[in-house]
Amino acid sequence: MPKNIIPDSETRATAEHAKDLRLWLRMLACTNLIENHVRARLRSDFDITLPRFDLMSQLERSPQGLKMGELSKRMMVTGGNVTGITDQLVREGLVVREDSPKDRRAYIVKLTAEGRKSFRRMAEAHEGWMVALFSGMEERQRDELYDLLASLKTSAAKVAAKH
Amino acid sequence: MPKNIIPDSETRATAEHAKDLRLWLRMLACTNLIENHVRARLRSDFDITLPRFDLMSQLERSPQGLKMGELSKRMMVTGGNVTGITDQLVREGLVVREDSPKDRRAYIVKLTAEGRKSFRRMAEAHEGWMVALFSGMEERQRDELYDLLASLKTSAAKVAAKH
DNA sequence: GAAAATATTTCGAGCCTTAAAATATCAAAA
DNA sequence: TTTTGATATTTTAAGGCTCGAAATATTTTC
Repeated sequence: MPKNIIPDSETRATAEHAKDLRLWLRMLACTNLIENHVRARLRSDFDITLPRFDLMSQLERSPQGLKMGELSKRMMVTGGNVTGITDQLVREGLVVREDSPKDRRAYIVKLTAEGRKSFRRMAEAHEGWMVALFSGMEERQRDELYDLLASLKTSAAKVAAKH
Repeated sequence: MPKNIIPDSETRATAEHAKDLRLWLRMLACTNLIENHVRARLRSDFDITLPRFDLMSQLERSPQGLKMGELSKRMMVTGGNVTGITDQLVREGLVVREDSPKDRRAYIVKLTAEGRKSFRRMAEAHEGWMVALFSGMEERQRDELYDLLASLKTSAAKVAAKH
């Protein structure tokens, strides 16, 4: 085996770097593929946007309702943003703002009965899309992916937190 | 082992469905974490947006330049969109529109010397961010993730193509 | 040539996003 | 109790990305 096919340390480092980049680009491509599919189907089948769906999904997980600020934190968007999205859902009758009995500055946002019903239908469809999208992978692979993503999340969160 | 801890087929199906959903939500969380980090740093360090960076990155891979329509296809966005992003990059002197000698309807978009220089600096930083973000994973894990994502991409693309 | 297809741009509209200013209220210290 | 500083939310202003449809210009095809 000739010596010159063994990469020097700089070449090796660059190759490793490029690998991380490729990994990210592939991951981004996958996510965009799925996310765009979901957006398109939410719009065509239910005439709703992903942010609105996400907000409703947060509320479904918290039947006691959430304050605007809590929604903002969980959805990782600014408060003004939540105001806008909530306004629309209120207009459509899917969500209500109730005055907080504890704090008169705050609202508590809840799903209406119609909102709950509507969300359930959407969530069911959404879950079905996911099953279809992942169906080409074996269960073992999906489990493995799930675990690796946990590791990635930890790793990335540590770095992202700094800046 | 009591019989009743063996889930019936419906319960099992539902559990499997929920797993796919959780997998997706975790993947989305990871991607958003990283993507937001990248957007923020591109803005704070280089005063550029991700779509603009992406367009430049396409051009760097194609030194002979690309037509607007090719950019549109590769970036998976509409033509009108590419027009807007290109306009801004032209204004900043990072990119030029040249008339195509073959087809007078078409432009060929290329990086300027300054655009190339600027992109190289950004790409280097970008790669560094990736190395950092993935550094908490072992190399074996990153390789495994890379392979699993290939499988996912195939699976999802097949489904997404239908609609 | 006329008709159909292609490459882009323009226009209108919607949404998300942020940052900063304005309100209102709460909570704690003086 | 009054003041002061923090908190919860909305409003406002501006910027960007995005799409889809209509408008232009040009090429290709029949």
